[in-house]
Amino acid sequence: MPPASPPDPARVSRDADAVGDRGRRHGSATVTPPAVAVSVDLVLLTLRAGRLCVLLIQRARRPADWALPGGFVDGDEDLDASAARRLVDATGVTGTGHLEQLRTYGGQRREPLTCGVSVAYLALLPNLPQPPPRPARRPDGHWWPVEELAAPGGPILAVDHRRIVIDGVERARAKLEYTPLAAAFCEDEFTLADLRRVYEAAWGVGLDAPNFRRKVLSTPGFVVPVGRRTSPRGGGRPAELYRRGMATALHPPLLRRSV
Amino acid sequence: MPPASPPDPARVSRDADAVGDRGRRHGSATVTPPAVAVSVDLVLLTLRAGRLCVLLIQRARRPADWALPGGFVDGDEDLDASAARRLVDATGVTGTGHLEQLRTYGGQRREPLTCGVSVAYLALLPNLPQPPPRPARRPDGHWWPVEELAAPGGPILAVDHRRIVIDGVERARAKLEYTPLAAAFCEDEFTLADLRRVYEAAWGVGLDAPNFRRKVLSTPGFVVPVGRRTSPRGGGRPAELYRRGMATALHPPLLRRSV
DNA sequence: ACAAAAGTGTTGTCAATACACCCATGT
DNA sequence: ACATGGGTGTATTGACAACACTTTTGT
Repeated sequence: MPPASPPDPARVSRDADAVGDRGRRHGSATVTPPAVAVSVDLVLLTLRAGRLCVLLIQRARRPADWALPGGFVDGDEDLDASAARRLVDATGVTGTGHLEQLRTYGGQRREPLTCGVSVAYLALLPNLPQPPPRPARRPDGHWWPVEELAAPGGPILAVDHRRIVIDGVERARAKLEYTPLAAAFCEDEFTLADLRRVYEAAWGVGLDAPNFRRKVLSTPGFVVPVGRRTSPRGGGRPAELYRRGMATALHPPLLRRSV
Repeated sequence: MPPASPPDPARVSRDADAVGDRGRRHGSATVTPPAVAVSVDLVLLTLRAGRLCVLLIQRARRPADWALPGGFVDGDEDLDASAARRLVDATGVTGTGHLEQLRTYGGQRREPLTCGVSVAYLALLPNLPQPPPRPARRPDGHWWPVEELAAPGGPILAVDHRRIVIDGVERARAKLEYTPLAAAFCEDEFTLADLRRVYEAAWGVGLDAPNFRRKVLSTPGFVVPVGRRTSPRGGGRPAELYRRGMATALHPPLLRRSV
């Protein structure tokens, strides 16, 4: 973001207190702060058929109008807890994948109807038992390949959800470089080829299998061998199985070729 | 963040609509969403005397209670604009440095009095004309070296502001690796030694000057030479002056030694 | 049954690159 | 004293070749 965009001069130094108007609440004359609606939106990413996909929900009363799963945050609810709850609601699965806060969007840029701030979360999930469960009245959810969002004929997204998805995808692509989060896209046990295909799908590139193997195995805590092999499926040498290790960062990172 | 922490079962699927309760607003029976107070908090970082420092404000009625500058967001105000306004309020300078959103904190973890969500912003600034201007009634602001925050005798921070500062410092340290943002800590024109001292102060390490020079100059768009030199100050060969270039990322990055 | 072919995963080699460490020179 | 330029050894990486294990296909 470029440096401070020129602020509205009428607003500068409106507060006498540099701590902000929040400080007034400690005084004798308590003012009620402006309250706004806070919602949580989820960017759920997974790999399906070798393509990076995001879960979008088709709104009931708006044909061809797609939105991210999410909803309002309860007043006393923790943001992370709210996001975790919405994740279970939308997918029906629990205890798998990775969930982290992405960014908060808000202010004038949003549609008047949904004015307020939206705290976006990013989740990386293995290929779920599709389609996600549909309780009664639950709108239809579809996994959209992220490349199709920009293409003609793609879904029309609500409010600023397209921007949120773009940010989430870029965050995921970047995090693959310096964290072992690629394993969050895989099942509990996976092969190095599975892991490599995560990178290839997310980055849209081809990776050299031997080099990838060397890199992953030489990074302590990235993966740990299970000691078993895949049962041969359709031909080819059975691959060794791995689980994700305890590393939280990759040193040195697994960098993308050029950007 | 580990996978979805076990959500409150009583809450799961409380909504019949997977889009979330937000969807109800499009129906005939409009419910008022729970509204909470949204504030903006700023982590302002700069370099002073070779140390990375953060600006803290001493609250009026609470001795030894320090807080980040910030305040409530107006209902119709853009988050980024609000942060930019607070930045000018706190420092008195405009159009310099770098400002970006850091993360949003909220929910139960916050003090009851300041319940609600706080959108934290991170600013990287050159050494400002110190101390920051003090209009009447403005509480005293001090630049605290970030190492002293963890040391005994350091400031006692309000609410979760210590966590916010830690996150902001780590974000800044990480961003120095793969972006040219180190220049945001410098004046408009700077020497490569100035730039190197940014890295050394932020990371708490010593860097080899020749290697650093090679690395920076070989990264296109990191810095551009001005064509002048510093007037010799106190002995030593005058250094060439540079401005920051137009690059937005460093490829390959300038990695920290081990983490 | 047997052999050959094809598909997949694993191991090994080599060159190009990037980097840490050190020395030399100019002002 | 400090900025700048150059040199050398080591570690990492990219490209590619070779090998191992399995299924499929043909005779």
